[in-house]
Amino acid sequence: MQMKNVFEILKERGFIENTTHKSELYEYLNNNKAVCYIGFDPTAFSLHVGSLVPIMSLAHMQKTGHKPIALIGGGTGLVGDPSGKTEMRKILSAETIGDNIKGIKAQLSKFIDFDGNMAILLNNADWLGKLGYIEFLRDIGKNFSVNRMLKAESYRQRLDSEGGLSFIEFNYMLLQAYDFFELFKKYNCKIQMGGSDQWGNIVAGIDLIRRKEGGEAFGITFPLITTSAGEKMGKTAKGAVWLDPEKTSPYEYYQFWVNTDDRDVNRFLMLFTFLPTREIESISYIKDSELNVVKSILAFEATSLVHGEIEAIKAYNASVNMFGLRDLSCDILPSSAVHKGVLKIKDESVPVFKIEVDLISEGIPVFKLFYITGLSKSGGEARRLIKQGGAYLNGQRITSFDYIVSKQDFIDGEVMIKAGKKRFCKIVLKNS
RNA sequence: GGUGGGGUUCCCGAGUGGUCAAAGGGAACAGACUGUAAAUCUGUCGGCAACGCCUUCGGAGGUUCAAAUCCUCCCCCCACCA
Repeated sequence: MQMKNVFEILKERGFIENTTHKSELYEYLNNNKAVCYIGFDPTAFSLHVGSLVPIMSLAHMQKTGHKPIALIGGGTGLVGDPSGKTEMRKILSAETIGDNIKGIKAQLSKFIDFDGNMAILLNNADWLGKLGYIEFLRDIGKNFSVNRMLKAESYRQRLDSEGGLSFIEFNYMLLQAYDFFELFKKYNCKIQMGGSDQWGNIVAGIDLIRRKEGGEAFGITFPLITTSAGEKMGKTAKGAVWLDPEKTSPYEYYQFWVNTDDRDVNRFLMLFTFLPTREIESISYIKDSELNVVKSILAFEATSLVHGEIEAIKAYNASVNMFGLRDLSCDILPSSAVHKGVLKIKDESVPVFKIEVDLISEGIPVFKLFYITGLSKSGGEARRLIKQGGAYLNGQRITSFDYIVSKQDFIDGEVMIKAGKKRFCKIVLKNS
């Protein structure tokens, strides 16, 4: 295994914020096939962009010959992690969590190969559910000092806040520590990774392993990825950017990445694609409007990882169609499949809305059209849009909101409407 | 359990009988400028086929010509005390 140490890869790609026992960890990764784990909260059916850093780091681990464990918090999800939260979470029902686990599993499988013995997917409900309260307190609880727990950053924030910290949440640290301990015993898992808000929980696990087993274990935390605009990664005004195509279509997903802030492009290429470090470094000279090409490759790669290459190509083509083609020089990030694949598929993933023929024969005011296609949330919003000059019909700016759209406006059975510069929708006639 | 303070439109937060669809800020949306970037400036920002009508201020009742504002009961949150 004369591969580059995964620690170096993660480090140079910007995945590492902090680690415990840095040199021992490095050595360990050099000389062993390590087992490492990250926990995922089953709070939603789909993961979102915010979970990509942990997912990618597990994928890097696997690529370098280590064995990742993705631990889904089916048990801890019943409790709720207070770390990094300003308010108490809603407590989820067991069925919801069960459904969510299925969805998350499918998404993780796109990044990590769970076949064979290359990686493991576990649910901590399998062991947490069996714990007896008294036993747990005696075996595990006695190893924790409340004094120390109260000093943990994740609790302190909540203790100072108005909402306070409930007892159920206070226990979260013990459960996560116990997870690590369990995985250490069963799978010889010695590394836990997680967001920087997980530091306290990870260290608690390492301590527990040392106290109970005299074992050595390590922790790695990721930096909190924020955009240069200072916002949390993956949160847009419309909500989170999901990995599930039903919640965030591949086209929207692609657009999310294309709209990356200039200052974030290189950092994101490192974190969210597998393109070689050297190639990414070699394009750092690209600036200003030239960066748009790089952004489209970033978007293509990121979309391709989650939705597959075909969907990525469709999204790419749809974007080219809307915003124009850019010169894709093969010198830029040559490893990207975008250089090979784009021309093969003509299909586009433009949002399409099918409209009843009757509605059109009768004629329909344009502003209604914006409303029923979802480009505007209400009729009023559509009117405003038109009044402000942000609405287009077949490329022409619409000047009056009660213009009646009829068959004459359809060219080859379709009409393109556009709201602002970026949102658009193709309307086709149903059963025609 | 007691006492006090609160719950306002996406978020924060003014408003304590009519002039309130409700100040201000943030977010968002549109326009200008641009590069599908950032910053900036301008406008918009409950719903409705719309100079009018309808629905909102924790919930349910009530007083009044008139209620986010006053009264009663209830729910939830916070602080201090127990």
